[in-house]
Amino acid sequence: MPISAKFNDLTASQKEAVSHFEGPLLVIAGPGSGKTRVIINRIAALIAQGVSPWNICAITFTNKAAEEMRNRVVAMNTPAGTHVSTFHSLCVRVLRYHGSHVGVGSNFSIYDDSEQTKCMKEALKTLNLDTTNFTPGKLLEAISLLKNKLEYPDAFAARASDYFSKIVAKAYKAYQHLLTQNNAVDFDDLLMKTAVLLRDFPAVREELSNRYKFLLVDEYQDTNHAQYAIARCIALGHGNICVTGDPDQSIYRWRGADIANILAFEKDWPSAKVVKLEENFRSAPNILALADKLIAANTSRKAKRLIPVIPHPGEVIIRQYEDEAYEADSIISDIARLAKNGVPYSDIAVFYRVNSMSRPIEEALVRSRLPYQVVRGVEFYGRKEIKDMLAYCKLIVNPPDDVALTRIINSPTRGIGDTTLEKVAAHARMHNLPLYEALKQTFAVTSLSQAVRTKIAAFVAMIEQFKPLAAGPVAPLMKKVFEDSGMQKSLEAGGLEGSAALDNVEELINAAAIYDQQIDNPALYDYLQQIALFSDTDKFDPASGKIALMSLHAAKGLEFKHVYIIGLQQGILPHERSKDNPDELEEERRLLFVGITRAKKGLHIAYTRHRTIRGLLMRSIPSQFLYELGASDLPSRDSFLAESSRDFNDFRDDYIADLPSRTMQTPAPSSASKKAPFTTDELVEHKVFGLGRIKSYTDMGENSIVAVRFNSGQTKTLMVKYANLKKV
DNA sequence: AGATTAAGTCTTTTT
DNA sequence: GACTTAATCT
Repeated sequence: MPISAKFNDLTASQKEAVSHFEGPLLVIAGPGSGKTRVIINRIAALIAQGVSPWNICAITFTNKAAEEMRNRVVAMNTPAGTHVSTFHSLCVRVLRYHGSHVGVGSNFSIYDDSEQTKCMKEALKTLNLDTTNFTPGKLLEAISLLKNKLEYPDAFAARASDYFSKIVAKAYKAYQHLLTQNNAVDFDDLLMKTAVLLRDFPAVREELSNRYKFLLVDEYQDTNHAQYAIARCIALGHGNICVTGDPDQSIYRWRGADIANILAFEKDWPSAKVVKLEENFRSAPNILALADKLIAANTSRKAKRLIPVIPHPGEVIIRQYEDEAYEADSIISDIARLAKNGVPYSDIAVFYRVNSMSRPIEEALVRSRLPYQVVRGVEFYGRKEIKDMLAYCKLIVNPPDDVALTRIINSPTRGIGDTTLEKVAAHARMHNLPLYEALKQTFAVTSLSQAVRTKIAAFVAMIEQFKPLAAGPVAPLMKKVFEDSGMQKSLEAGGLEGSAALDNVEELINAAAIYDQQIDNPALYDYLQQIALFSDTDKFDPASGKIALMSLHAAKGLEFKHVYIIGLQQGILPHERSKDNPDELEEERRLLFVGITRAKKGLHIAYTRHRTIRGLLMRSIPSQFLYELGASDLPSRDSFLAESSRDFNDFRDDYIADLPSRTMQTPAPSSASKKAPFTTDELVEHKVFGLGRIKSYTDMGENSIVAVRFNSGQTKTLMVKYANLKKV
């Protein structure tokens, strides 16, 4: 009954996407096109057609999106049973039952970034490699890409020819060996092992294919090869695969996302039907025009329309400020203006390219006493006290987890130091035992004193005493761990810092209590595997009544009435590490496109004349994207800069009285601005950097920039009007 | 063993 | 500037 009612609210193309039940379907959905609604309606429609909810599997990009979708499916009075989760969560489930085929025990630990690094360091130690040139992080990055491509260590070793690849191959093999010993997987393993499992074990593939007769994958433009392979394997038997996405919103290339997956969907599934959702129900027409103008600058792109549905123009402001403090103060006073006009705080968001940029904004918000929430990657789960608690828990359910054990064996301190641990580790290596097993055999390690043996025995006894509780509810066990381990005591003695840590652990235990209530058979291993995939992004609460601060990446999939995007300057957006690579530059542009298209009514883009980066005050070069944004209701490029500086001066006068201690920097005279453009390879001289050759010249009027490779070896990007380059 | 201090490293985005 | 590691002191 409610299903057909909803149908009437849909546009023609939305209906088409909802009611094409059988076979492959590609939904190219622009921003604000009601894509999520289409997916929900599609699930409801499938069920109305007689499909069992148990046979439907919807994949979302984040846990948050999954949770929201589950709620919305329920809200449509749809019978329960539809599986909605991320790829990673689905993989956890699959590996729990079938992991033994690919060397994964059911109680496996999931390693996060820092645990991966620890593991890699350990692996490198056994290899005796000189790692001065290859940090664990660099190696892990390379390995991550290999795993995304489903390449196993031996296969890669066979084709590794250059020096770096050979090192990577060795590290990969040792690292993977260590993970297996610890019965642990990293994020990429979850995907790779599942993909390999489905590829090489037809029985498992069939089981999954029979279970999930209808597969939906959202944000398909950001799937990597492993995810692509998993989806394909599940759908191969029946062809009922519906993917939705927008190539213009692909922003996870650095994580292995392959935009080719969505571009090649029609080739993979020749019978695929394609539906385009080009109408935008979210943003004001002038905001959309701006977004369209920007994304048009991407050359490797199929043109797509953004058709505004909302008739009323919104407010678009692009403005320059002196530095990040003025930027923040101005934005906050603008927010205060909105609030005075009745705009709820939860309708307002501030986006930035890197998380560290939240700080000046936060400081200004605190000064103004405005409520806000910062959405950040893994802040909570990265805290020491939380990691310690989870390490205890991991060790309880998965004793071979040496990484967890070494983390907590002496935290809080219990007199088992590095020397002792090394002796036990030597014994473990000799007999090929996990560390925890070796701890039980201290009688065999003659070099240990009796006092130390007693301490170790007490530790082992404590862990053993926790084990029987792991099959029950999680919260009581955590509480017991917290008390018996001595963590609580040590934090209570830790002053202010300790009391903050106490609060965090309390929050963790509360979350566990909620889990205990929600799940029929709560178990520690299940809880641990679930929260390993959580991030703080999942904690964003749109109904909190607070201003939201987040990175542009975290903004994906969200919408706000008023959006502020800060730091539109070269080196930040586009980011320093992306601006020299054309593909990465296009992704930066898509990132800004995502940010702009989050805004419904108001869009405020800010950049500064100067900005403190890593403690150094730097002169900022306006982002090249600002020039690409030239929408019709904006001033032209030249007047645009003149006008924005006039705005700034008015603004500055107001603030100078308030902030007398801030020193103002006046720009250098722009005498060089009319200089003829430079040509590539031209020899120039700079006052500080000396002689160099022009690498590139970008014409941006009086703000033109050059990249110069100096004889010192370093390459600098400079603004022509400030650099005072002399032609030689 | 453990705490404190000094020096050194690295700085994007996140499941 | 934030964080990790190494060196030194208690």
